[in-house]
Amino acid sequence: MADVAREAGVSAITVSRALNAPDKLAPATLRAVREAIGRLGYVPDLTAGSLASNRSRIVGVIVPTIANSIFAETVGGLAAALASRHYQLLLGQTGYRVDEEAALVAAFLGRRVDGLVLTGVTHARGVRGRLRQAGVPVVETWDLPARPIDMAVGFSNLDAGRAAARYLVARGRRRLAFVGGSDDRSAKRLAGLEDGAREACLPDVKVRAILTASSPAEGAAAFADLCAGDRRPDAVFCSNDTLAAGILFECARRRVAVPRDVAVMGFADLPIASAIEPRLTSIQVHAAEMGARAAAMLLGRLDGTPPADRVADLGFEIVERAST
Amino acid sequence: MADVAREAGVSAITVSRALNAPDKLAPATLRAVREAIGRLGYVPDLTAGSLASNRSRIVGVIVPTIANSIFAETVGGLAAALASRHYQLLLGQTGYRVDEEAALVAAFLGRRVDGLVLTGVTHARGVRGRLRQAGVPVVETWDLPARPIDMAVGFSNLDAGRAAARYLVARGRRRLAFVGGSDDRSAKRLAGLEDGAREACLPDVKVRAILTASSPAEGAAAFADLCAGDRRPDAVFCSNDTLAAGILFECARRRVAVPRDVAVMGFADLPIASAIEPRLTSIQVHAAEMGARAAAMLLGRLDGTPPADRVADLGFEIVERAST
DNA sequence: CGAGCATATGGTTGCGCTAACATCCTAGCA
DNA sequence: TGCTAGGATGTTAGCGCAACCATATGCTCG
Repeated sequence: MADVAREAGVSAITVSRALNAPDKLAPATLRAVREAIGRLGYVPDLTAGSLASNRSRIVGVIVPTIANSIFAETVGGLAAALASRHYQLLLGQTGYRVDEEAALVAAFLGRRVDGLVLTGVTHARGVRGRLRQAGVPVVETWDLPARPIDMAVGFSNLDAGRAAARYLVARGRRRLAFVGGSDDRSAKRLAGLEDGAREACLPDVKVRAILTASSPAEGAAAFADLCAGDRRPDAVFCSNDTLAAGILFECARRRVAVPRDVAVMGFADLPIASAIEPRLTSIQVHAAEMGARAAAMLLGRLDGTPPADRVADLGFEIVERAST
Repeated sequence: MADVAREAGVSAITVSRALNAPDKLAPATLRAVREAIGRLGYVPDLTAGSLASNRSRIVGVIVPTIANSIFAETVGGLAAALASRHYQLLLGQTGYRVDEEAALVAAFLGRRVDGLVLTGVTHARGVRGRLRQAGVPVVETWDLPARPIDMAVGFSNLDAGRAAARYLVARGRRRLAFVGGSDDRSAKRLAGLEDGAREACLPDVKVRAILTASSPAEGAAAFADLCAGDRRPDAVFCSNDTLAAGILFECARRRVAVPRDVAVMGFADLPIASAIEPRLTSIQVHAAEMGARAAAMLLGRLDGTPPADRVADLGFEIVERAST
């Protein structure tokens, strides 16, 4: 920066201003500095800038795994919204382990991130406190916390499960089954489903938990497993569309008619839901918008214009198609 | 850090060593420092550390879009491999625009990243030079560069397209079509396909370009479009499985028999390929491993043990299933 | 015509940490 | 006992930038 200043015949702080507050400089000065920057190929050190200004222009995001399309969409929306304001995104994966989340939070706080986006509302002990104490803006996503750490944007997984149950019950289904992961949010959807079944005085919901990453093959296997029992369920709710697709494929192979013999309902409304045969009823949750809203909330706070509501419920919509 | 030092009755540099080189301290000192850190809830400032040590422990990765599963897998593999060594990952999306890539490269260099992972081998003017000059380890992925900027891990998109053509020709197909994006890597796969068609003296490959993000709906529309002409193709090669899935769905709706009337071949071997009905022949490219290898190459360089080969060809495999 | 103000630019200092060198201390040995 | 080697710890000096306050210059208006 000193070299650029010398080259342009100004002081270092003027170079700094040319980069951070160009409208505070006389047009001629600005031009001279920019030319000097171009001639010397100067790349400002944002690390040093962060240290001096105490603002990093970095936002951290922590997801269970980026390889899952639904989180990738949220991260994509977040990254796009932040990029337009010259913020950068630091990405961490927990692999669905809460202690990993705690470690990532500590590391990100060490990086002095200006904001943090978390997936889910259940965190390791001490994480809440450390985040509060650090005073960093935080947005929790993909669920609605009873008591947010700071801000949140998402939907109620419990309500989504309950809505699925009511929807299926209203269409005459009596033997409900659930196929999904065992993570916190899937568990809430299951709890909602069971709740809805109880409301209608139905027998217990049959559950098949997927331990590893969701794939159509896992869904197919889970369905085969469900059929092995005495009475096949007449409706299956899946914690994501990838699993549901696997179930539809398995139904086709077994010549089980969908929706006549069994109704299949997915979650997240991925592109595949509207394209598969039969088209899949699913629950749309606005994944990309969740990221965009999280970014907007953080940026609002950083700009000093805090959002009106600390918690944004984006809701969900049952998208009815041929599979139910 | 000064507070911790005082609390533990040592000097600041000893605290620094407790964090960065614990084996250089006497066990008792180390314990005292760690206890002080715990009592005070001290979170070291990695920004200041980066500035002082000139190593950021941050790696940047730039992909067209994280919402596309195939890149998400690579990023996932990369993030996992880096996390185990306490490196963090900075994520940037170009939206398939080379000038965006140049802007992200500049921003990441400003962050003083210790390494950079790029998607593809075609970059905006000046990017090569700036990266070389910065001396940052760089890994290009998802293709094989004739002249790598630094290191590369991937496969030949041209060869993959050619292999698809040869495979289809060997099975008696004569009227080849291509459905895919217009980005650099898709274009190379198409070029390979055309090359293979030329080898076999076939008529021109029919091409349907997808402009926006790939989805089954786009694939279905493209196939409908291909059928509108005088002679329907008897084989379609897609630049990814999501598009191919859409084509299979559209075939089912139109009662076009697969593979009898038309062979469909995908790319990337996503989970859906092995689950859809009929199961989809695809080209497996080891997306997650690409990320892991990129991480290994970078870490090797940063540890001073440069990899034997600067370019790793992970190859690809045609996974034959029912759709061809 | 000069007080008063806005705009443009500069000098000094410190952000929190680590590299490099300096010093101290203890064990081991002749 | 004196000496040395090497491990443990401390001191000093920045890393590259922006906040803060000071200063200079032009310009308005009574």
